[in-house]
Amino acid sequence: MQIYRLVQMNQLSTKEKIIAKSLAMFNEYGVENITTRHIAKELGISQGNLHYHYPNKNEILSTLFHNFIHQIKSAERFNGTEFNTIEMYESMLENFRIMDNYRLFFQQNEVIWRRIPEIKNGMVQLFLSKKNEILDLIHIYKSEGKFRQDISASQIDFLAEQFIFTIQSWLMAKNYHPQGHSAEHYAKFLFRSWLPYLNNETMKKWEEIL
Amino acid sequence: MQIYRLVQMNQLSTKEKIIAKSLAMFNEYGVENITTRHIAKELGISQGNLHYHYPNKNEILSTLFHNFIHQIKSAERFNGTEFNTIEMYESMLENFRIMDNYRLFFQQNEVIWRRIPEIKNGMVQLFLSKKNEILDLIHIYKSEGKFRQDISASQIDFLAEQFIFTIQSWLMAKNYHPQGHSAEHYAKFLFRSWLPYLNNETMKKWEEIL
DNA sequence: GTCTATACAGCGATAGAC
DNA sequence: GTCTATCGCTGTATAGAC
Repeated sequence: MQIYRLVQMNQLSTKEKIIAKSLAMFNEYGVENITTRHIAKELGISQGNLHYHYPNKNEILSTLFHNFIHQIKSAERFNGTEFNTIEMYESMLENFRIMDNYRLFFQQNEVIWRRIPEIKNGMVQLFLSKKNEILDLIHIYKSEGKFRQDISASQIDFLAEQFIFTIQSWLMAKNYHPQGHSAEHYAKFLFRSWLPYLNNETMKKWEEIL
Repeated sequence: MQIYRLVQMNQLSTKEKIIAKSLAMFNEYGVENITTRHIAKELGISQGNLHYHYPNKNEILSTLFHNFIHQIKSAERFNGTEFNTIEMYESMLENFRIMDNYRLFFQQNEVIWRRIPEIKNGMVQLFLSKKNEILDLIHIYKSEGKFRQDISASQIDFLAEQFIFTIQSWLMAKNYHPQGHSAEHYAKFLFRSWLPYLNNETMKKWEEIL
């Protein structure tokens, strides 16, 4: 389990402060509405100073994306061979919390991808590797006999696609439920999509966790 | 089945041309990047003329949203009592094609909602009514014994949530597959999510359509 | 590292002539 | 209905002093 250090804003360097404040403001008010003037003003520094650290707005966005990918990679738990139900759920939840922190990359992806096409490539890449992870996992569960026998192979492939679909889209769907739905809600949601594919015994066991 | 008339651009009034061109350009280049200047230039009219018809950019967006809602409402087919499998699939597909035409409201919703909060309310409202529709449909299928008996009631409710989730999010997920995936693909995708909840006989029948 | 000052382009929107 | 011209504002980015 990774430990996140809680750091006070005034302990950060100016460069780090810019990143932290940018993330918060982009998430809340939108990348297209937040200018380098806004960020500088909010931090009580000059715009010139901000541009000394980051020559332009895209450089800030690229740094944020780099940080996001780094955190996601650091949170990988599945070693390719074994993954019990609880571990799987907790790993999913951890990933969802990181995604929530960097939700601009999911809720504002069109805006960001148009500004920086490389970020789109990075996202596509990320989900390709996630899809392989999930296919491995399905393969393990299959060989352990946890799936129903009357489900066709193509339908099991569909399950993998649906899994990735949900991970990519939950922060978008969350927008339609302003208050109600947290990362926990969608982690359980993702989990639930597996249930009807499992055999009766496994399904009962999984349902307990929810 | 609704008939869409194919109309040449030069048969439209200036006011209609503005709407058609705006839709195309917003979809392709993003609402935040397309200005009234761009639209006017592309149409070969002056910016002043454009502002005569639509006093500001938001007025164009509101009109587009109004048109979208009108088309969706006109395409409603489910009468609340009967809906066979083929009808259901074709109705889904028709809805998906309309959504694809107006994809800005799904792929750029954060940008648009921040500009015009009423559009968010309209979207939330739309999906609330769609959710009720789907719950009615599930109720019918349930009473006809088409669902598996060993699936819990809460899991059936989950199916309804997942259904709405997919409708809201497929155009977002589509972004990750630039070439491959069409409205047809996601209509089938949506359809497939029902399969493991159905009893064996019904599942086989549904699977034929895919 | 941090500041002030400024250049320059592009935005939304309006006025007024035809 | 359509045009040209223009205002005021805000955006990114840079130069140069401390």
